Amino acid sequence: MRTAVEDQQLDALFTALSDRTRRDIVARLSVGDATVKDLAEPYAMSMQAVSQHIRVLERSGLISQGRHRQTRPCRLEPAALEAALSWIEGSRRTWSDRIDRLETHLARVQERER
Amino acid sequence: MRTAVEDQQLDALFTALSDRTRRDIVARLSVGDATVKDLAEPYAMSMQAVSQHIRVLERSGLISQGRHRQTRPCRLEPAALEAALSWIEGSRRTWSDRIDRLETHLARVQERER
DNA sequence: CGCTTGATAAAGCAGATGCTTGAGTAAGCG
DNA sequence: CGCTTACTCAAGCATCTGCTTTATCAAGCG
Repeated sequence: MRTAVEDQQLDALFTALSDRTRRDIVARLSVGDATVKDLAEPYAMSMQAVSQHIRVLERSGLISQGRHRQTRPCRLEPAALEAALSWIEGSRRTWSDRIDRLETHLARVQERER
Repeated sequence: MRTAVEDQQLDALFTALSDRTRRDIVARLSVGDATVKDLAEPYAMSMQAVSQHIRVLERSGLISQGRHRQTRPCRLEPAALEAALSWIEGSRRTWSDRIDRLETHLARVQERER
């Protein structure tokens, strides 16, 4: 069964991943934690813009933010990544099962024809 | 190295998956091909709206559309799904490598302390 | 205390997105 | 031939997005 909560979670997750800058940030956080300033540094855009990207990523559950002195270090939350992964794998599994059944069916037909 | 083309592909892919109706359509096509009318049937929205969702999915490479009499049967293209999957797995791999290194490091420290 | 640093909040704006309705078009059916 | 079916195209519209700029705030530094 599918719940509205799960749907909204997946909406937020895939929306978060649909932007190049945000995928970039996720990739960089997979290497190690970083502050907002660190994350903003490579881009032409303002730190405020990056801060808003971080907000989107946080709402999706992909990252979390802590506090250390004046900085807000960001950390990847790999559990959210797993949720996206398992939705995709769900569709893939159904599809390959269907192919398997099709192949089995074709094999049987060919068997009968011999 | 990352190319602009790959980035745009991933943009289109994750944008396509960020909508509940479109994920629904992908899930239904993983079970078997369907026409636009078939796909539109369960929803309150117009067939035109569903047709536009299909356009988004097609541009992302997730599905393709053929022609048979008056109908335009839609088919899942699992290769696109793989592209999304492998991006996510890339980040996951980096992250777990990092955890492995951290654990190795901690083990060495503890070794030395004994 | 004032000044800088790292960050968020809020308002504004151009452009994208998700629908709608109305008008076509191409294929099959009488 | 007209009528229906399955669908696309196009315009319009409300809402969402991705930025910007200005303002604010809390922590540390002299």
